[in-house]
Amino acid sequence: MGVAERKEREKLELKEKIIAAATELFLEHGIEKTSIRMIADRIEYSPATIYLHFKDKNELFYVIMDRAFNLFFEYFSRVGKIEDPLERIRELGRVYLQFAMENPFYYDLMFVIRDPMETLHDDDTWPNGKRSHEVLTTAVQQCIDNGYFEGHEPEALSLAIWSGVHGLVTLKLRNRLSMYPQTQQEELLYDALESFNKMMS
Amino acid sequence: MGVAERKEREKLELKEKIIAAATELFLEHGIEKTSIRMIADRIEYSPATIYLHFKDKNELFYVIMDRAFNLFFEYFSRVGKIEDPLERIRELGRVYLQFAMENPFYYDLMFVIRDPMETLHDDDTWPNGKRSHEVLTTAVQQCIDNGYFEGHEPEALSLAIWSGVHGLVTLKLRNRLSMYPQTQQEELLYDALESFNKMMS
DNA sequence: ATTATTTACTGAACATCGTTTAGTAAATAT
DNA sequence: ATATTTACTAAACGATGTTCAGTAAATAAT
Repeated sequence: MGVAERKEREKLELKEKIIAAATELFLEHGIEKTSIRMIADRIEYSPATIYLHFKDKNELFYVIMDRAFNLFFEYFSRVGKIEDPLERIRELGRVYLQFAMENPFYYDLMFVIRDPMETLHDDDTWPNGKRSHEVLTTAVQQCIDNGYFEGHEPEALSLAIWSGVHGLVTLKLRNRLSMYPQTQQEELLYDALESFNKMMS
Repeated sequence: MGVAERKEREKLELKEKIIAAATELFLEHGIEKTSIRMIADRIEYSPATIYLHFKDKNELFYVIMDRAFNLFFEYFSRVGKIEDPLERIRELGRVYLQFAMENPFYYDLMFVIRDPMETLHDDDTWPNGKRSHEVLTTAVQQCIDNGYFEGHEPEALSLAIWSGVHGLVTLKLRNRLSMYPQTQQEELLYDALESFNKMMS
């Protein structure tokens, strides 16, 4: 009989509705201002229903983080085909910055906000974080194989490069660039990135 | 008559007690878990009293941020006397990282957390942020004057350097390095910084 | 010395939050 | 027709930041 199957399907559909509503609200207002009650209101269920599908708020937002990484990797895929690994690294940086500027709330969720990370146990590795990082370490290793970056440890160097763009993004997102006029901040980020790119030579 | 003066003094003393208690709790638990009621409890006043001295929670934590910058500049002062501007920049990075590792909650408040920044109006510049940044831009400008960093814009380059260390710190503080074992993360940060320093040559 | 005013402070409330639990009504199975 | 499982919710709990009416004490004015 198909009853069990239909029920299973309906359950998944509701779960998807919750995720969709949460994502919408999250993209409109950011995580801090998105409450369980708001999500419940939007799908016209009671708040308690959400807890039948997710252990807590962190778990729900961890799922949204996972989906955000899909979009993130789409951005990255535009770059993967660049042959020269050094040029690939530079372009990765530009695309990374572009993703962050176009999807600031996603970026916040993926790389800044504390809460969803608490879903992971202390020694769990964070799969999407690892995967993103590996795109970079691969390129760095190829550079080293080609004779670039002599005397650099690949892991330390990869982290340094990642941190460079991540730092730019978070200073902007968390409003720490008020010594520059609003209108010039984003352009300055790209200039800083090019300065950074120029240093890698 | 000294009555007004004494009252003024007592008012300031209470304000200091609030700041002290808030700072203690903040350093113990971080900002998210420090509530107005906890602060009031610790100084044995009612929560409403705190609002006689501070407009809201953001204003109180903005004051603590200001004080944290004093400690920050003490760290920096150990470095100011280095003659060679390039070596000074490298050492600034090390000290910056050290400050962040030794005072993670202060760092969070100063450079990551959104709330206290909302005390500033939209086009206000953030005095301590500006001052810190200028320590770096000065050194960068001196490098350029000495013929280093040819073809770099000083402001863009300064921001790139700042972002490099800031990125390292925030990836660590916000738990985005779980692809590396806890025990090795801090060492890796220093390795990445040295990789970064090596690139500036 | 008595009265008026200012000051310092608080209790209680408001609206919100994440989360849990007891209970209900409907769908399904027997 | 009855029993059981499922899907869902109302209401509550203990928090949160913040506001406001009211009180009691200190000070000033008469």
